[in-house]
Amino acid sequence: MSIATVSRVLNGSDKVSESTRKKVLDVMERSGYTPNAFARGLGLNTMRTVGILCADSSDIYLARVIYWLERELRKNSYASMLCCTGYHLPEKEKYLQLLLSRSVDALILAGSQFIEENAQDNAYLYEAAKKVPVFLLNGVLPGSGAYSIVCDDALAVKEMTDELIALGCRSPIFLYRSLSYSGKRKLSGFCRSLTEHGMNGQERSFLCPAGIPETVRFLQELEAQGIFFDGCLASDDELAVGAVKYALEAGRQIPADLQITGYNNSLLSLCSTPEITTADNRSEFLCTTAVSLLMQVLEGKDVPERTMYSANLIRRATTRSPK
Amino acid sequence: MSIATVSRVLNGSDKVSESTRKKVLDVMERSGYTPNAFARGLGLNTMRTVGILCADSSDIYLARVIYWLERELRKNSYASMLCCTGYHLPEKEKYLQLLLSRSVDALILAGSQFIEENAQDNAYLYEAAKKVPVFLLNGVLPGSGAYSIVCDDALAVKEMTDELIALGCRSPIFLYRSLSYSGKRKLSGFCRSLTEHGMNGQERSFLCPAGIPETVRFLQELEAQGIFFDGCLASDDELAVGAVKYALEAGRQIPADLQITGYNNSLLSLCSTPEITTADNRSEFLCTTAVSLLMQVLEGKDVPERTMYSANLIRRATTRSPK
DNA sequence: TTGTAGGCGTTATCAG
DNA sequence: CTGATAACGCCTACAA
Repeated sequence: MSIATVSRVLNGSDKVSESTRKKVLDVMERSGYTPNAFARGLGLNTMRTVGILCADSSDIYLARVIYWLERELRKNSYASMLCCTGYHLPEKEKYLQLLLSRSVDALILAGSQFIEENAQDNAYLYEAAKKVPVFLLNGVLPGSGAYSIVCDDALAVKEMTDELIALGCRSPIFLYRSLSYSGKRKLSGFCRSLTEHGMNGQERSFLCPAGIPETVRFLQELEAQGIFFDGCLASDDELAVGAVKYALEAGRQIPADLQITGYNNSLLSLCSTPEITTADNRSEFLCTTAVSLLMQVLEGKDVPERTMYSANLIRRATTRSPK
Repeated sequence: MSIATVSRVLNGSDKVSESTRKKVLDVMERSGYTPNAFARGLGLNTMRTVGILCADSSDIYLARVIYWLERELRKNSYASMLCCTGYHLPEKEKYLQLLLSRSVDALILAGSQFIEENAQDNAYLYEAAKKVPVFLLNGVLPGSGAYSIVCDDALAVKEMTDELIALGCRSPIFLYRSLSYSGKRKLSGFCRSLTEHGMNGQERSFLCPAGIPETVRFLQELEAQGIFFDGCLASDDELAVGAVKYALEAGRQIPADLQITGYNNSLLSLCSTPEITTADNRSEFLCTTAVSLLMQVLEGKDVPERTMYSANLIRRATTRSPK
């Protein structure tokens, strides 16, 4: 019963006789022995842990992403080290290093907040990708090195805008909250649709301050400035809730006077009355795909660096019924 | 420039001359050296990591708790290992072991789902508490061994019920979703208030199925059964949203015909129209307190095993104005 | 102030 | 199939 044998039993080696295996297991049981994870990590140079970075895990969308990521990773017997960076670059760099310094096997950056405008601000991501596999959820790093899985937000918003216009909307506006990677893509989808319909998307897109009351106020000001809109596409459900509240206060009928769409198909879109038409960007699919690709990468397989999938339009009560 | 010197520099020992410290730092920089976390862990027997267990990190309340926990832990240079257990005992046990097997320095069990009815089903928690400090957020383990920080939910619901009655509510009901530790406490607060006002709380408390449409339907059925209520206290904001939707559909005026309160002061309570009166159980306070106590425990200090704090009532539009 | 050497608890390699 | 032994990379006496 040497130390080596114990190790073999622990790792399910088949080169152990049934009798000694039993004996070892028995002693382990009796003595309450637990293998030391650090020593194990030292020898194997892995603790089967992946780092998850996100800007804010309390965000209703990111929270769901984290839920699915952790779940899928655990299924593959990987633990999840969570780290929230906030929205500022220095913290993002710092906490990415923090995770790296703990020798995680891979990094998953959840959310489109990790791609900076300025190319050289992304340098740390390329550096990280040299050390471990880096997965970007809803973000793409120009060039290569990291893997990305993104929802085709541009297409989704384009289709939603097209549909709104087909349903009689003459003057749509687009409300967004930041020009993150997916923010930009949503905006471009909106602009593409408006161009096709002979309108100028840029002029009808607005950066809206955060918060529901702020959104209400913002739309009131827009109205006061004489900017008319009978359709409001929002880049997330919370903004859409603000738009609904604006309509309620302004006495505008939904969807007769004003059609509204959100994005993410979060619980928020269901809490509003009327319930909000939104796009389901399928966080579960995003995460299961990401983790499945990650596992393949860790096994040394070759996987595509870019994966794109499409969102589903969820039609509810803030838009008119087709036909 | 021996290995020991490098170690000393890394650990900020004062027994290193400025010149060699510089030299070491310089070489580390140039060679891109990163200390091996596993080897470090092996020697020190810690990787400064705490395990966070929760039933479901996508739950809007728990997501916030996790956010604050991770943030506070990181401030103290601890990493967070997240693990979602779901609501079944076998998984809870299994994933707790999983975290333990990775030699986390402590465990935080977020949410009141971890205390089982049957005393011996909690045995694994006592076992865990023997190995590392265990912190229960919103849950108390009978006897001792683990630390708990709980919000006085009973008091909060008692006060909300008292207030509703003071505002003219004659027939309040209480809606809850499960009899978890905090579920029970909320229920007891409701019953206490009703008893004081000459009513029977048990008869006016209802276990409501999950989901907003389900809640609406449930209340419609209650009405159909002839159970009258002009006040609805819900054990969480989502249930309260369901109650609001029920009132809207039934054509009952809020708060004139029906007063409604939620719990948690989540974004959901703000998405509803009218905005929902709710109790803020201050997750930030809960988490900063928990982590601060945890740090003290890890430093070997003595801290109280039970901490209780009170919630804040947030008065909004689903209840009548005082006076 | 610096260097040497032993130990932390595994896994992997090699003999037996 | 099993046992001895050398890594793994860091920390920490202890020695210089």
